[in-house]
Amino acid sequence: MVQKHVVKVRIGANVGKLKNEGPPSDLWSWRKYGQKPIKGSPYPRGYYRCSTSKGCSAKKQVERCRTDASMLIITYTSSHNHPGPDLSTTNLIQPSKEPQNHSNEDLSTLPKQEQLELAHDEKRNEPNMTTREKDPVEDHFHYIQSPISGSQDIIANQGEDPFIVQHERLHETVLLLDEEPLCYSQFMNLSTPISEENDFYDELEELPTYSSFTSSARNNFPNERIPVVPS
DNA sequence: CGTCTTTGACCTGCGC
DNA sequence: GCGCAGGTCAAAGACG
Repeated sequence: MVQKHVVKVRIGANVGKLKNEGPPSDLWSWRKYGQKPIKGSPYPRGYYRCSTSKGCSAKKQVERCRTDASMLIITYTSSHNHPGPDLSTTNLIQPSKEPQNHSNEDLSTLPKQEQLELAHDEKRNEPNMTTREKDPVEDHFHYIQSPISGSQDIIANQGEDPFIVQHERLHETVLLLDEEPLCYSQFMNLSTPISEENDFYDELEELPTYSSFTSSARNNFPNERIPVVPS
């Protein structure tokens, strides 16, 4: 049994305008160990494993949604077998030390070439992007969806997105984020007891920057953030 | 010097 | 058995 969690991250409009600076997208450090072109998708898939601790089996795959270049699909597999970084010593409590380029944070884990491609696509899709960004339907992505209760909404919003349909069939945990939270992987550490997660949220609450996310997380996750193992 | 990215090669599972 | 696609390995180079 391999725990598998899929997150759809909407990358910001400033993609390509910001360089690869700042901290990694999450508190874990990821090391890229491969990249493969995916059949049917114009974008390659990157393979990352946790380099925070030796022997950690946590992995993630990062690819772009084939139907929406502005969406990143991040698939987390396995879980970290080591305690996460100490939040009290991270930039979480020192946001002023780091640039607030959260919408581009996940890109920091992408190879430079991929970032260039993203920048390229961003320019290429600029006419579409402007309309898409104004699309009220797309605005519905500004919340976290649960595959259990919100899947229909996702499908309705995404139309015929084959990814979504596939995730539904696999009963994977699918999260839909406007942008990847800085500490996403923290609450994806499924071995963490709920009480600790609450503490984690409490710490996050100190950050006004993430208030929208944390409130969404609090509203959506206590009952719905149930790791689902594909049967 | 240690860490990370890149990338071609290799391995594995699956369908025909 | 063969070919294809996805996943991983490992050498080489870049970077701080």
